Amino acid sequence: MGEDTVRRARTGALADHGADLAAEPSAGTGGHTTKEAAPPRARGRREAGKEERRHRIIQAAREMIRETGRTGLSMRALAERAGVSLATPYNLFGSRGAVVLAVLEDVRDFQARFAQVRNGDPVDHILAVVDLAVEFYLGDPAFYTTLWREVFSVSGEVRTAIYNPRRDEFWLGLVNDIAAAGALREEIDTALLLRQLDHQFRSVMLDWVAGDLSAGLLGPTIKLGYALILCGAASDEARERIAHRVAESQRLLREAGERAAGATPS
Amino acid sequence: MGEDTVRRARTGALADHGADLAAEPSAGTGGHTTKEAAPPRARGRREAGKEERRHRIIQAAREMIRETGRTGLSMRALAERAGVSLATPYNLFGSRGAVVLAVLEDVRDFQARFAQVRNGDPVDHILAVVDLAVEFYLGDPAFYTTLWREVFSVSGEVRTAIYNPRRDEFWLGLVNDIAAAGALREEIDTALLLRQLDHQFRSVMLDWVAGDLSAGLLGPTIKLGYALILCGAASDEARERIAHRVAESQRLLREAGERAAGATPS
DNA sequence: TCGCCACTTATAACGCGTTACAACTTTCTC
DNA sequence: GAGAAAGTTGTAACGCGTTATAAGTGGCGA
Repeated sequence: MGEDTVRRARTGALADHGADLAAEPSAGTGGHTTKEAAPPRARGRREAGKEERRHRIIQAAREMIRETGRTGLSMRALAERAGVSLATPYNLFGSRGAVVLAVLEDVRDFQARFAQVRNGDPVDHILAVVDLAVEFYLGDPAFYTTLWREVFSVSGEVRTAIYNPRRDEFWLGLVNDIAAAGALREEIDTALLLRQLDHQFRSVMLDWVAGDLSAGLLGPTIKLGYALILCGAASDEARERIAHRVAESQRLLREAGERAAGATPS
Repeated sequence: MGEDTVRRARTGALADHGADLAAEPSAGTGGHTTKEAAPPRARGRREAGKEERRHRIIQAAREMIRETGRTGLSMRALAERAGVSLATPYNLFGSRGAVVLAVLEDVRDFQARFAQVRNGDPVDHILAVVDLAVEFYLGDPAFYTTLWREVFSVSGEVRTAIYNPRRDEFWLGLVNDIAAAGALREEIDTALLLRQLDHQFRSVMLDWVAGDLSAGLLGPTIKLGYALILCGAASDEARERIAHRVAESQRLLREAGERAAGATPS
């Protein structure tokens, strides 16, 4: 039984595909997405050709996802649109899922925007960042719902690539700011706290992506969860302020819900 | 190919392994497999034959999922094992995803167990129920990780079928008990609170299913989230008690994490 | 009992993701 | 420039989920 048919020789390309992702034009941030194991000397015409092909494929995939939704992204159609052979996306990325992930990572330039947000109170700050992230996705909902739907449906490695160390560091910084301001109880572990916040964020996103949550409720729902969790970890001094944000989010959510319910009796 | 379309004589060991899970045959209800709500009059031999075929298919699917994981559940193999034609599962269920959902609904008998749990403090009560639910899944992890992985990867209607009104009612009762005991602030909307708890639960399950969270951390992680959120909604009188549960869950989580990290440096 | 009809069956087909492999073309090395 | 190395291309194939269709079968009403 030729069980060696797995033969992940090609998958090697999947490991080093991160190199070209960050090199996307719009990004500008130039962050390294994953491990950069590729030999740094190999800057020849051959490598450039590969990179250009990779870029064409990502570009074509992005366009096709935006135009037709997930169902439109067949590997044969993708290859044709990108002007490459059917085998080439597999050579360069390894699988369809890897291509989708590459598209997602290609457009992640939150960090630049996040840097703009400045706020006195660290709790207000993290909630403002949440708003910003939500705005980002709502800026192109057709694209991102499709993309995230794909992402959720693929194996775990894909999600771990999204929730990467760089991202963790950024958000952990925000939580640590809150702790440093004395707004959290002494015994609270900020890393564990962040994971709870992440769970909240991700699960609400899943609702949105699945169509169970309207765009208007996305931000308020996430912020209510954040406020509740933070309030649960708050010190005595900071609690009242955060509790106020809980009540505020709840009010927003109820109003938006009633408005939506009145508009679409779905 | 079809040389020996054996009818497989439905191995009498049918109820053996599944006994602990699905022992409850949902007798009186008449198996509401889908939203069909089978007309109560149509109890002919023809309908009985259909139901028996349905049962054979679900049973075969359950066995195959347990034995081989998701990859083993191909429609052709399923049809062969169930002793039906390839077209029959499509006639009876409609799609592969619908079969998987039917398997999931077939084994959901939490409620009976939940009724056993009695506890003085309503907060302790809901956390005990969480423990029970986690235990339920951990009782057959190979089966439930596969099943939930499938569920997460299918369209939204599947999840809404899981989070159904009956389930909501049950959990909302638990949350309302907490409110009735005066442990929550006046302004807290229990329905919204429940949704935040659900998000927590579901997202942690997703982690477990994806292999990002070990079995030992599943319960503590969920309970930490629950405790944090409840603490964030707690009234002044109840807060200290709940904050204590936060600290306790956090300690458990840290210890379990360190133990796991020491054992498997993965 | 007979004929209708609902349903299953067998089978072929479609497009899909993925893999394999023999050419062919381009780049690198000497 | 010659030859080696690398990579793409075209194409065939596999198993998959799903659909369509003709032929068969057995329950049910008359």
